[in-house]
Amino acid sequence: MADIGAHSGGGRVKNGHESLEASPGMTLAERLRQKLEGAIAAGHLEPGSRLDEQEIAQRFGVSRTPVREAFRLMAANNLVELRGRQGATVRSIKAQALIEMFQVMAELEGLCARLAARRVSLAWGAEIGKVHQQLVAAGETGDIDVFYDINQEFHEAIYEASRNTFLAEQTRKLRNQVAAYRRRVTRMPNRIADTVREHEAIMRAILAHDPERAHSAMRDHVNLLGDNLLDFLAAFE
Amino acid sequence: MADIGAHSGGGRVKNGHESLEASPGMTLAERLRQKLEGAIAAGHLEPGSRLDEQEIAQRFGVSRTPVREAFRLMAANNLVELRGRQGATVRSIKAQALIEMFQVMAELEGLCARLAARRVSLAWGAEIGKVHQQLVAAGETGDIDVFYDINQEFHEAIYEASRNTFLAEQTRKLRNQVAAYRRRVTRMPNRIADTVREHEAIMRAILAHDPERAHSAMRDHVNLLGDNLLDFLAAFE
DNA sequence: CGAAGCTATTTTGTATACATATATTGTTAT
DNA sequence: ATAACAATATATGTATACAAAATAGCTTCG
Repeated sequence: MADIGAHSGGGRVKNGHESLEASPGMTLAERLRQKLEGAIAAGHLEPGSRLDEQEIAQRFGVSRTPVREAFRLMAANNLVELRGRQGATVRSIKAQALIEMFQVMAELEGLCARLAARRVSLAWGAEIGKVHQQLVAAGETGDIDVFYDINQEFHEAIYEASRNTFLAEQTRKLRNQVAAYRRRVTRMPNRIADTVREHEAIMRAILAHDPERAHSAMRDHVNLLGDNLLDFLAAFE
Repeated sequence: MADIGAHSGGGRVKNGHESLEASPGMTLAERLRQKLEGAIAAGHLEPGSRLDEQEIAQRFGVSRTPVREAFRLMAANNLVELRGRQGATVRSIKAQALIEMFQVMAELEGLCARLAARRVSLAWGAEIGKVHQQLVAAGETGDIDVFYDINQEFHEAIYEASRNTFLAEQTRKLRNQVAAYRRRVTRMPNRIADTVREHEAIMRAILAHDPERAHSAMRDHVNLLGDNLLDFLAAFE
């Protein structure tokens, strides 16, 4: 089985249990959720793979109870599938579902961009500009993981700039759902250069307070990414 | 406290426990979820009210375990709020949040309508037309509860016609979240007549395969409802 | 040789018991 | 009288034990 949290600096401790990072005031179930969601988003847990209550409980040195509760919480975010009396599995998304999800995501991110263009303040404009500069720099060095993270920050900045916390949360969730698949596509040939160019168009529209252009630029950006992702998957399956 | 399921024909049985309807193959947690979500949507559980694990467990004659799991599952649909170690409450939506949610809902339902206009088949067109006829009839008799239900069916038909199951599910969930608030607004003065008129515009655009007109008609419809709802709330708070 | 049916094992679902954190109440001191 | 603190009570979180269902493996029959 995939080694959960293998990347997060020495998760395993001497007693054989993986640590849940001392997080006072947080329940075990919540800490487990964070750990497991991270592992899913990072791709350490294969989509479709079964989540064994006992195994996970033993791995983290807790009882089944908080593990089960964590599963229920993750079902909230559509990251795991609960089939009654048949256990929990990491949600695996078929190509058809990905198409559908990107269609929705394009609309939601497009709305974020539209609202951001209408509402963005000078401070936020500067923030977005700064993140974009970092992205350009990361694109030049070619460090894909750094690029991926800053790309995320760019979108996050636009979510915030929309000043619609519900929309921001909804879009974030959707983004997390497809994260495991998205990450793979960053490595495609011209993806980095394209992304930088598309982001620039989005940013310019927002800073120019042009809602419709921001909307369509973001929509196109997300749709292009979706197309790339589907091409990528088609090549493997 | 509100009597959960008081409307669903004799929920209480002689042993003092409320029945969970024999649903073989379904877990208690799942049955509890359905019951409680129904009670929330119907407005029998006041938004903001605390959900007491013990009380609910006793009421249905089960242990706390499935009750807790049901709470976690409901958090998935944003119907309850879980504050760590401080219990679960029926999610109460502030006016500001309602504005934000309707903004998203208008976009999603608009997308449904747009896709429906592009993809609707003759059979589905007939179905939508039939539902609309029922709505007109219900509007004339003035039975508000029937009208509310058929209204729901009309929108549901459009979700299906979009042929995007993910979008349909997402929109449905959002609709459920605001259901407890929506229901109240149906009783406003001209709401029924307005709704019929707006639906007609939407339907015509869909049957004419005019995606943009369908989109904007639906968007306007949802936004008008949102405005009405906010007016209504403003009058009380 | 394959399929159907039964038994055994494993795993999920539920109940109960215990630990711990939060809320409440009452007391005391300023 | 009010504010701060301490003791109690209550509710949530977690662990363990038990029940029931699903899966796997085996036997038997066609």
